Amino acid sequence: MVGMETQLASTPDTASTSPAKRTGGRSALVLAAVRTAVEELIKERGPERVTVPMIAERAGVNPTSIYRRWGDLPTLINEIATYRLDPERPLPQSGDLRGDLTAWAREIIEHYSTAVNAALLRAGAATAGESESDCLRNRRAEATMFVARTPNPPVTADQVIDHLVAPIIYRVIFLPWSIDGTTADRLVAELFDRA
Amino acid sequence: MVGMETQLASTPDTASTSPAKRTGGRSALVLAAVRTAVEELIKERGPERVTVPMIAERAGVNPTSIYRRWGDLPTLINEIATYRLDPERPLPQSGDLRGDLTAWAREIIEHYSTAVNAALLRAGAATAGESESDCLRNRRAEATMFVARTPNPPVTADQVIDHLVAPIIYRVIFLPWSIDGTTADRLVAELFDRA
DNA sequence: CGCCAAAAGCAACAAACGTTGCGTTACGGC
DNA sequence: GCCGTAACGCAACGTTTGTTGCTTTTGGCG
Repeated sequence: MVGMETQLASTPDTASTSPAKRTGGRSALVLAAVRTAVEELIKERGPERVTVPMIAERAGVNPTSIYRRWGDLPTLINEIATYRLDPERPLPQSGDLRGDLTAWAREIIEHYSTAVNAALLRAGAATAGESESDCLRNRRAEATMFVARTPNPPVTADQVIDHLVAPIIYRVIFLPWSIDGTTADRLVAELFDRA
Repeated sequence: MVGMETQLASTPDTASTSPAKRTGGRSALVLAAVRTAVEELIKERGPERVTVPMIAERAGVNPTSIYRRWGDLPTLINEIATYRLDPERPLPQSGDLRGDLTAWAREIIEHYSTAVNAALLRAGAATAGESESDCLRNRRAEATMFVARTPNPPVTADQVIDHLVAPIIYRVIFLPWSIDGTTADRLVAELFDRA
């Protein structure tokens, strides 16, 4: 009984090939527009004061499209936050652990010095408990890598997390004004030399 | 011209005495009910999925009362988060800086080990940028105090923040499972001894 | 005890939100 | 180019949210 085309848009007959997702052209445009809209709005109003219709209007897109694609505002924000971080950028690799970590820390601080990224980090913090989308996990992996490739590492990966990443993230979230050009170097110095 | 009692609830004639705030009885009950409702809901559903009407119903209170008192959901959550922390509890005071800091760190970890407090912290993080209600500021004050009352402090208040408070808060928010009974001692040790 | 006004309740309302069904566009594959 | 259908747009709808004017309760104080 293949008749009665109920067209429920599920389980296509050629199930094995591919669902034939659509990634180019218009979809991509919508995606980009929504992303920038979210970033702008989150920067302007803070993550708590943004709504889906707002984003839709700013992006020149119908709210329905957003609801259908993401379903949820936290989901959407999380997706954007995680995406924005790590486009597989090259990491510092001078052979000197301390130098690498300093450069790396500067990079992170630089990244979060923009209002958008800081706001996205805060938004991510709010949903960190429930969804697995921890946007900081990559940092942990990077720290582990830095330490692992050093012969006799004077610090552990955990120490890098605790005394370099954690202070930076903490200050970005709660004390943004307290970060300046010397922060990265100071933290690295305290990590290695002890004050 | 004291006449024409327009009664706009502003600038009472006896401006100097007091606006005659009302703190006892019913108000206090509502406050308590709302607080526990927020805590329960935030624990159950995560900070992003809580709404004012929800809280009102759970608390057995009219939504209007909440809107009038706090005006805003972020405001309300923030208020609760900051309140919950420090009811002027006594701080460790053994005379030994290291011992005091250890006890203090253990206290903080203990506090955030409950789901409610962790969730409230995350909620606070989301709104940290905009409103001044930084629920961590008390911690900063306490750290400063600890250091200030020690004759020749081997660490600065900033170092306590960066290497003791920050790692704890960071882990509570992003890596809650990574905290155990040894964390406080380890961090203090790393702060003082260097690994 | 009795007054005054702060704070809570109530009810009705406008606005915003999110869902659903259906028509239209246009990507991807042939 | 042509077709099938994924993804978007549109419009209508029910629900939820937040506001406002008013009444009722009741805490604080003489």
